[in-house]
Amino acid sequence: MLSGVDEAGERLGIGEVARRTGLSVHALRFYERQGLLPGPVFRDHSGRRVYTEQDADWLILCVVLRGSAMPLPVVRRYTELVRDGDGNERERLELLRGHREAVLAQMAQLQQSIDLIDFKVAVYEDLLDGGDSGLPGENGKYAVAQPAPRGGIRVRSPRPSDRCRR
Amino acid sequence: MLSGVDEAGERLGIGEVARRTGLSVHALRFYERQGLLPGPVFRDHSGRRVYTEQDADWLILCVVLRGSAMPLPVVRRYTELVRDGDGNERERLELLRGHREAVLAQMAQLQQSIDLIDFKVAVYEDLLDGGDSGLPGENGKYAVAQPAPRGGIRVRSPRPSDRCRR
DNA sequence: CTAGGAGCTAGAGTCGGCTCTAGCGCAAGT
DNA sequence: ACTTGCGCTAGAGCCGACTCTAGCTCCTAG
Repeated sequence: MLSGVDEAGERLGIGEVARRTGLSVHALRFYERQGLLPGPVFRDHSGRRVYTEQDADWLILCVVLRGSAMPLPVVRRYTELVRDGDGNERERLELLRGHREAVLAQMAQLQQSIDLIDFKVAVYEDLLDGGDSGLPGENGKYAVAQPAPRGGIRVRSPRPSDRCRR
Repeated sequence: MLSGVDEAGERLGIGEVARRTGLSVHALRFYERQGLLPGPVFRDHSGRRVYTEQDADWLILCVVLRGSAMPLPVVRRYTELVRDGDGNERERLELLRGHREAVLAQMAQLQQSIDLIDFKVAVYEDLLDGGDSGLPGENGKYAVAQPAPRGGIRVRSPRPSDRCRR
């Protein structure tokens, strides 16, 4: 058994790291091949990977970044910067800021989608409620705040004719 | 020229629909093959697609849903429900609510990522600022609100040792 | 009459990101 | 001695969602 509560920092088998990160063992080996770990992974006497807690923490970091769709090449780049040590903090910062923008853009998209869904849900709920539950036709209730068109694809604001059609 | 400002509802060529939706003409044909349009697309006398504004609106709807990673099979299912007409509103509602949950989950992920990035950005900004700009060591400034661990992967809260390492 | 531009089809190809397979090694438990 | 469990490698396969190609038709402008 690999893991024990001794000294400083546990030694983790690939299975345990998979458990901690939520990645499959396949994915862990794949990530390693892809250069997504800042240092080489240790091996035991018979060639098995032995991860440190730092490795696991780094991988969790990667998982979080991947969770916001940071492409593997970008994760790799960030990893390289970390691997190369001090002196490139400016570049790391730029990379992070760049991705931050990307994440905000994604959030805006999701919000747009939520707005649309909420609108549709309200329409169908009303429809299933009998349709005339005390509210006068199609009024403010369906006025979903469509975020300002800035940049992306314009989504026209919902029209009354949307109500029963789709 | 196809488009003209006459009668009710314009007739749109595939190129125009591509422009309006942000999809490529290839993607438009692909979507059609995939059954993502509630009705058949009209053709002109020589076999070219002629879209209505409703078609374009529907496609924009699809684009928004796809923008929140609704899988094509789900879009197709929704399309089928719409195509089949009245009587399945309950199912449409369930589909939409299901996807709403999925979108909220994505947002939580993105937020987690943003929190992490903001933390890192703060670390690097501070580091590049000379490091000792009037704030006492690693204090509240870096206490990033990591959302409660509920269900997903646990991300440990940032430790002081994170500061200079990665 | 010709050239350019938009569109058509069927089907192949691409890309990102894993995921799986085959065939093997080791070590501990029964 | 053998099974079970965990791990290894190289490389193939898969999946979703497009994207592109080849070879064709049509229409319009010059």
